[in-house]
Amino acid sequence: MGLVDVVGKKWGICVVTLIGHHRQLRFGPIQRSLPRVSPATLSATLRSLEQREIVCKVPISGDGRASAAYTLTESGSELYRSMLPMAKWLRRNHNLEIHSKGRS
Amino acid sequence: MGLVDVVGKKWGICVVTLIGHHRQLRFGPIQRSLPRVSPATLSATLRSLEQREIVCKVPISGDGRASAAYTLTESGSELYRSMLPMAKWLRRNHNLEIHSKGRS
DNA sequence: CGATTCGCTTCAATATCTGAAGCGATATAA
DNA sequence: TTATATCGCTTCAGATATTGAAGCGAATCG
Repeated sequence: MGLVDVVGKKWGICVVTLIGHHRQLRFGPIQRSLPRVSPATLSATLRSLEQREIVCKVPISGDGRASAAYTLTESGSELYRSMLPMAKWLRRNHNLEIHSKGRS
Repeated sequence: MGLVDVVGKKWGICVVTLIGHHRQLRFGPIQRSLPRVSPATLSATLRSLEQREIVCKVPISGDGRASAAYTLTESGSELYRSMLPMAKWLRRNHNLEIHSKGRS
């Protein structure tokens, strides 16, 4: 196990910072915010983050089709806060948004 | 271009934190510290970080076979410092070392 | 001299990711 | 009621990224 397993997955950090920023997000909105992620990969990323207890599902009221949303656990929130300086630096120095609509 | 292009590459963050920690490293030592990176990928990662002016080569005295070492640019050092909180959290909460000798 | 070490590059096998299609369940419209 | 749209996914084939062994030219070591 290594840094790589958390940090070396293509979308892990993006998903954590995105959920952290919004406090709570459903599958669809995450997918739309990260336009180049495939649903399969997003699903796998979320499952992996749930296993690490960084993200968890919360039941949601209202639309019955969307039964749950994703939010950060206590632990995940700490991770999110620890990522903020890096996220900020990346945004400032490389015009990098969490939403990466363009291509590399 | 997006967060993903810097953060979504398998070894980018590991390489930056590793060089940052040692101030200066040659290709071989980096490779040996990250045992599961292939020389091809390490080479590509370093080139990409050079293009972004996060890493640069410095000439080295002594062994003539190894003409240069890699170090962080001014900008790269800022990035490194901004990554420290996250790196620290990951180490504390997931027993994650920069050197990931084991497997996931 | 020959053997070893250095920083890579090449290449085939494998792992990972994409994007379109589709599914069961619910919702919304006619 | 029926038809259609939307929700969170899953499946799968094709594209892309990574691995690991092999090898190369140059320099060092013995």
